[in-house]
Amino acid sequence: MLVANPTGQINVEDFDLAATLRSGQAFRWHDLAGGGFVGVIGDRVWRVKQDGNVLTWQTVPAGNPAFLENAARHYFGLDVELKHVVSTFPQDDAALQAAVRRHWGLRILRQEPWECLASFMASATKQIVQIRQIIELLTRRHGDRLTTRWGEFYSFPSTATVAGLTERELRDCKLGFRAPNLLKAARMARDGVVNLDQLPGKSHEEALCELMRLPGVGEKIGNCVLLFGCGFDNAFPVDVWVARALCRLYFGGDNKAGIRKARAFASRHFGPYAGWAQQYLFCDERRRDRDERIKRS
DNA sequence: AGCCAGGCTAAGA
DNA sequence: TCTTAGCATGGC
Repeated sequence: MLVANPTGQINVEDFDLAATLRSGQAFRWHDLAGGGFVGVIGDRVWRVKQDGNVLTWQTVPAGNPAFLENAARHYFGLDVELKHVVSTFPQDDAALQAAVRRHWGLRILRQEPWECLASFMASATKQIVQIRQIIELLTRRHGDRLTTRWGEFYSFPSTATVAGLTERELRDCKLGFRAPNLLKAARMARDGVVNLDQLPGKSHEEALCELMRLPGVGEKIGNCVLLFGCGFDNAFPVDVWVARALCRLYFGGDNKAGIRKARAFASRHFGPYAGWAQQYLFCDERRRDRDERIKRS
């Protein structure tokens, strides 16, 4: 008979687990009946649930509780004071402030750089449901199996594992024209041609240039990796949603203002936690779109 | 049926 | 320096 894994608890403030995990930063957390979530961080399966100011967690396999609690704090961005982040935002920006209120507790996750890179390489011109499907196939076929009483899960395949696959095997994970790029990027990362672990020590500009040496990685994907996987809180990825929000809010609805202009503006306007501001705008623009659809139907 | 999706790249103005 | 077509594929 299975012995229940030890359960850990963390007191949290200004944190919304569901808003964070559903915000399109990470692609393989699953809802559990009862309000919790299950997903994989590194080589462990985590079950997490928030009740008010308490975050409860369990892992498979089990491990040193202090170490795991630290890992959770790091991953969920709990070592950042959200009120401080928000205090750095432009105070006269009513739209941003409203977005922050509507998604209060949403935090930037600290993911593994490689998983983050591969995930966002897969994201190019894909909808979030499709990205989840690609990642699911990639992990199920090429990751290590982790069996739990919540189901079977898979670790994310390493750079060496992906580098050893064929383009055909990657295409079979529905990667399409992204397959050869991911294969080359995995080989470059494995061989240290681009060292993902050294990115956090570099300047933002230097780290971005380094990532953009990888085929299939431009400014958008590069900044996603820096923000979600390397701790660059100021990295500001501009995708179609954020571009739409910026055009509407700051360029008088001019949808032709262009992504380049939007990037230049954002780097001046939002400050040291621009990436967090980006995530609030991203989520709020998508919420707005959903509301409009419902109203029309 | 047709449009668009958390883009990148090479080519041409 | 800025704009555009093409890239695979699936959801709506």
